[in-house]
Amino acid sequence: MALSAALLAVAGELTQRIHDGVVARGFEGLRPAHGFAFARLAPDGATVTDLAGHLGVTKQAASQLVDEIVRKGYAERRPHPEDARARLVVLTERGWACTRAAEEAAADAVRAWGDALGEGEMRTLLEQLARIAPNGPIRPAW
Amino acid sequence: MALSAALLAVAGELTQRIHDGVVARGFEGLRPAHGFAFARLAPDGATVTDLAGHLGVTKQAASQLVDEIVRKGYAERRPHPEDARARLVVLTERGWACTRAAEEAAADAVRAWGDALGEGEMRTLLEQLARIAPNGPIRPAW
DNA sequence: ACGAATTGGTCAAGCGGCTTGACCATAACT
DNA sequence: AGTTATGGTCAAGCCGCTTGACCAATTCGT
Repeated sequence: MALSAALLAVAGELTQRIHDGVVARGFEGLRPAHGFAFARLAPDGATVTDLAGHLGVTKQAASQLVDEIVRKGYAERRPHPEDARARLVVLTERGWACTRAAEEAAADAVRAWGDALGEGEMRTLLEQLARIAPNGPIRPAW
Repeated sequence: MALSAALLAVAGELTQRIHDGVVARGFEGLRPAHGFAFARLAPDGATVTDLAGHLGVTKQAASQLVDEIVRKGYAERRPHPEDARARLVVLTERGWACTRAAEEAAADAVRAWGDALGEGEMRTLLEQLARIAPNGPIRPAW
């Protein structure tokens, strides 16, 4: 199996497992793409335009996505402290809980790999991936 | 950076680079999802239902996707040699050329990683990924 | 300081990929 | 042979995303 195919297969399965894990922990009505939005919102919140840039979609699409997660109680829009035009989208407590659930699910998947690789190889795998990973935003590509 | 994040970042960039490379080689009007279909059709062709199973979509969606790549000259429908109900979808010469272009683009991306990792680490990376890769079909998940 | 250009955001309409539901033709089971 | 299962298409509708237009607040240029 080619390196690129193996990588895509592993990534696809990881995405699926994270999604399943999030659902299993009681957070429904979310699609994998939302996870990338949560990851951007998690630290300190973000504006719609910023989110759009990171997701690689138009700001209208990002705004629509924000509507959805706001309606479902995962985030809320606040006035931006420094720019009256902008609105700062921040996670609610439920949004944080969902983010933690995703991290747990990801950790579970990684742990399963650890069983096949062992601790030392896991470290080298992380180290190698980190060295070839791009700096930019993580987009739900393909 | 977490292992899962690094993996998704690398996979996302790889997908993007393959797509860009395919476009740069003159094959337009295709989306990354088509690549997964091509990969399934490449060896000996496949039926619409089989394709649907591998892509994780309904057979109607798969049939529609086949319509599209047939219309664009990448594949054609033939009567199935063993089942009069079924139709065997096979790549045209242009479809094969596109598949080769995707493989070249993937090889280019992998080569770029080689510059950062060195040959030995590349081998261990491949070997480790292969050990944790799922056996099933490679789906365009997320 | 003032008007022009830029930027953040939303509203509206439309496209395209995918889904569910119904249906036909062939194959497989009993 | 008759029933059930399978491969495929047609039709309608949903939903995420795009383009286009527009408003409000900020920043730039002179």
